[in-house]
Amino acid sequence: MTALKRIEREPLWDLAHAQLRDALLAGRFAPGTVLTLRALAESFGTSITPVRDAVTRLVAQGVLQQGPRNAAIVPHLTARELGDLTVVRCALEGQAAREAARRCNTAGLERLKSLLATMQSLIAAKNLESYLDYHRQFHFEIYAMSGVPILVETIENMWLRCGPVLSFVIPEYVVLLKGWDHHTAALKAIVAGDADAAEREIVADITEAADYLASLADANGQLRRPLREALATS
Amino acid sequence: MTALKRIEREPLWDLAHAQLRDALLAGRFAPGTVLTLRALAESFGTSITPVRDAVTRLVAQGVLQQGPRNAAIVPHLTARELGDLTVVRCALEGQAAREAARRCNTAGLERLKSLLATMQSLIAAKNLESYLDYHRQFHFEIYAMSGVPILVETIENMWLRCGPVLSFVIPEYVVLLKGWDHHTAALKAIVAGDADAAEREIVADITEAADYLASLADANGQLRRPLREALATS
DNA sequence: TTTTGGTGTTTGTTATAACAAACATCTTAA
DNA sequence: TTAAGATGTTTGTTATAACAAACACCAAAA
Repeated sequence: MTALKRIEREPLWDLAHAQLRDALLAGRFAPGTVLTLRALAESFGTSITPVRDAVTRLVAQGVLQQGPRNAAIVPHLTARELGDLTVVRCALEGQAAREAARRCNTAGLERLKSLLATMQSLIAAKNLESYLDYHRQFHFEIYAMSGVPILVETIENMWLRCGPVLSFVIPEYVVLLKGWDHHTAALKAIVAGDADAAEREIVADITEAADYLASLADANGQLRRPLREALATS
Repeated sequence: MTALKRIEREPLWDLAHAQLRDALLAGRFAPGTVLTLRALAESFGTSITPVRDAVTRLVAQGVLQQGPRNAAIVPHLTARELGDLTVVRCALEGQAAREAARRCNTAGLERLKSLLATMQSLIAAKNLESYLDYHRQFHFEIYAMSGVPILVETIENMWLRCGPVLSFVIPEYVVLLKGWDHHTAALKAIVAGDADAAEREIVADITEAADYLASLADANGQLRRPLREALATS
């Protein structure tokens, strides 16, 4: 009788965490900004307790850095740090692709083919926003196929640390540098069960994108958005 | 004039975090135990606010699992999960060893030689407690040599997730299975700048220890301490 | 002009109280 | 005897107030 019992009592700090995370990923906070607990609480319409939990969690994940007086600051990603992240990502995502090539299943392969087709049509339509979303889904469909949850979780953390930089890719890069070609090659390697090729293609995809992003760095090693107006905090 | 200004005002939640972390690593909490905020607060002599911060951070790091009602429970590591962790560790620590072989410096190499000598003498003295400590230092001295902070940080997180299982190795294993031989071989590979050999030795060290631990699993895949009385919660 | 001292504000930290959901226990009716 | 309901306890969640350190700003003395 209590079929509609679904309370969905999600805690406020969980909502705050998700919203903060998305805002960070979308680059809605300028790098270097100190996130004040009281200011965030006001913008969320809650007390500081839930936002404190959310910020604590984000700092523990490495998504936010902690400043001098334990203040949470949104990190600027230097070219050096992007290179470090690329090393870790290649190790993790390369291994995940390798495992995926061994344990691939037909259902997952169908999803990958579908995602790849969607990505190609979005490229043709020059719809970058949606493309980045499906691009993320494509990668993580592969990683989920590895069957190693901790690996997927750790890779997600690295993507979070890359933060808004992932959205810096401009359509010209995606179209001209044949970046998606590694995606089709990776999928082909996975269906063939070729772990070496799968790893090689994923690593190439990551490093080529990272090299492109590194070329955007200024003299101080700061990475900035290429064109496209940068939205302020909100 | 204010030379002795060092206040060392470390927050309470930082102390609670460190103590909880060490207790988890030492296996002082039985797997499956639900950590109650009020009970922890009483044991620390503080209010629940600092321990809540500490627990939130540990859950975000993946060191603690969150139970049904957002309760923090200390995870039991199954043989399956240990295998997953081993895959991730091999990818990360293998890459770190590879980088260390490229960027090795004389100061670090001296520290590694010293640590290795200490480890061998501790093995001879059958002092397992101290050995495990120096064993940890030896590994992370290599990883720090990679010069990739994010890589080191991620590896630390994996070691935390392995939790108390790392202390399950018994002296017989360390002495008989020549486990430390991989350590000398890894150091030799690093001084020679042989990245392939360094990765191979570190991976072998990890997988051999993991295989030994997996042999301790019961029919349910639960990993338990071999002999040695298991200390209760406190 | 520069430096020193004070004052008010900002901000993270901690304790405490109140709340609601979940669990446990016991009573009562069929 | 068993099942259903009431009740008290446990426990995470949230708001609020108070505290202390750090910062910002300004005034006064050298």
